[in-house]
Amino acid sequence: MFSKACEYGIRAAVYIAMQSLDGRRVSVNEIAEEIDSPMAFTAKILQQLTKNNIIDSVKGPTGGFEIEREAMDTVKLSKIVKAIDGDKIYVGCGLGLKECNADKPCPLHDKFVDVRSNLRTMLQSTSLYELATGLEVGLTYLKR
Amino acid sequence: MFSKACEYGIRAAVYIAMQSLDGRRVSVNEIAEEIDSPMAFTAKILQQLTKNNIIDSVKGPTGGFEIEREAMDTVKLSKIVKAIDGDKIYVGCGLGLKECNADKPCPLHDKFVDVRSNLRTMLQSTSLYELATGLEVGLTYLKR
DNA sequence: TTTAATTCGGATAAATTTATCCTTTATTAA
DNA sequence: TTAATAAAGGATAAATTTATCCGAATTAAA
Ligand code: FES
Ligand code: FES
Repeated sequence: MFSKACEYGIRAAVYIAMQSLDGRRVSVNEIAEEIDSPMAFTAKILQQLTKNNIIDSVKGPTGGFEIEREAMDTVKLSKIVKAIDGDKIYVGCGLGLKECNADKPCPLHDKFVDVRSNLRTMLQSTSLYELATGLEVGLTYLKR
Repeated sequence: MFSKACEYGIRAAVYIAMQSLDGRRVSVNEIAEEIDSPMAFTAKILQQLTKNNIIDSVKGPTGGFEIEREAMDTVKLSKIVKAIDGDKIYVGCGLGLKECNADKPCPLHDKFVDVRSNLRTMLQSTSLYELATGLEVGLTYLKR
């Protein structure tokens, strides 16, 4: 569904959000450990998220990553997915035609559009905040 | 969503089904042209579909690929997707945890399960036959 | 002002997916 | 029986994704 990079990106963002709720700023090192992801690769993904204004980064000692309380509501999963995987998942044809086009649809078009918009709606309506709180309460997990 | 191999596989299967409805057996060459896919790669995928008893192949002159009328109803998209991409899309965790597990769910679990089962239902209920007929009537396209 | 901690950025490597090429096998038709 | 045609199978190459490494830039604290 999502690329590895995107999976790591979402997990990292959720972890950062959770820690920011506690007023803690976290390092790549800690993030990679807590979400069980390759550290250097995760660092690259965090750079992308930073450039896209999804998370904030601070250099130097005591530096790390954080996200403002307000942004946790504003940032929906769709923004993260778009920043990392692009919008192919939102607009692409399920059978790989150049573009999805209702005027010259592929055989799966009608049915695929349904599934795809279901996914899109889910991603657009899910905020980092709600994902982070479930984590904080101990109901959900970022690694196993 | 699906791998390139899977996209080609579905397009090929739909094309073969459509031609089989007309009693025609088709070659890899023709298939690759008609669905606009790399021929040698498509041949590999057709081998997989054949091994999984999704389509039938006949060697030698006048040989090629075909699919029985009955199988067009029996074979759902889910079978093709499973044969090529495996079942990760049906059972995997959306955030990439080792397995999806409701007892120790990732933060996205509840929402993701919804989307995933929506997709699964769609694939399990869509037969090759219905996709092929839309094509035959000229309502849908396999290339553009 | 120096040192250490941290992100940033570029280069490179490993793994996987996508794609090609060529030989073998089966089968039809001349 | 031979020649031609088409799928099967194996080896390899190209492209993309995933992952690692290292030096540069930034900054807090000693
Ligand atoms: S044309 Fe294929 S999904 Fe719309
Ligand atoms: S645990 Fe992640 S989707 Fe079920």
